[in-house]
Amino acid sequence: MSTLPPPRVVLERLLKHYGPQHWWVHSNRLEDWLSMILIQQTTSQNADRALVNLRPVMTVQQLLAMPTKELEELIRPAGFFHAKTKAIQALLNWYVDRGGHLAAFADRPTETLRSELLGLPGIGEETADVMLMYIFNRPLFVGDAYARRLFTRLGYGDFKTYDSLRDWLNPLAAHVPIQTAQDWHAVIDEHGKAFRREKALDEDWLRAPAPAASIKNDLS
DNA sequence: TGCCAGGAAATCC
DNA sequence: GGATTTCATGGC
Repeated sequence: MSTLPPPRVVLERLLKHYGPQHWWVHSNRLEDWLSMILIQQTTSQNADRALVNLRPVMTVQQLLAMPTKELEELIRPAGFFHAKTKAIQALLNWYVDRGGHLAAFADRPTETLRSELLGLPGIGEETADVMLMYIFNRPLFVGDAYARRLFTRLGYGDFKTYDSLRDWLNPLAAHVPIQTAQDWHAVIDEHGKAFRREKALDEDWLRAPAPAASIKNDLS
């Protein structure tokens, strides 16, 4: 059995191969934020249909003023529309209660924000972490299904739960630039989609032992 | 046609 | 803790 490279090297290789992804950095931050709920367990195509429906009312005030039934009809094409409508309403109410502008969250600890997000309906660990990274600019590691399958395939362990992988790699991600942490998540998912598309996608270049210099850096 | 997609939550043991 | 089931839409 050959020596696997440090996980950081795998992430660097993925980033170099797929390049920066610029996920969730559109012109409208509110759209991005809502998309993180709309995308849950559906395709980006279905999420976009709902997003198009929402564009005419894409302000916090208009969305909160809308009757639930009407909002549900706009969200319907994204699937799970009852749950997603409730989640969006709860998220926006939480946001308004905390001041109604992102600057109000700047000095709050990441773990505090995370537990508050997890307390909202429809926001689990993955969605909370994605929001923390792309809305609140906190570097961390997303232990989603693509990431768990990847590191399990490569032979680093058997990562069955979200926390098993997050606990292992979050200390690593917490100390890299925010954009790097964001790109790590994005390229892992891009690679996962490529793996699903193309049968027998080669991954030996990810498993290859790290150059000596890289290992030395890791220990210094 | 059945399966699944950038999950979460309730329920089971 | 970990495994199962439900929630819903649309594309292949």
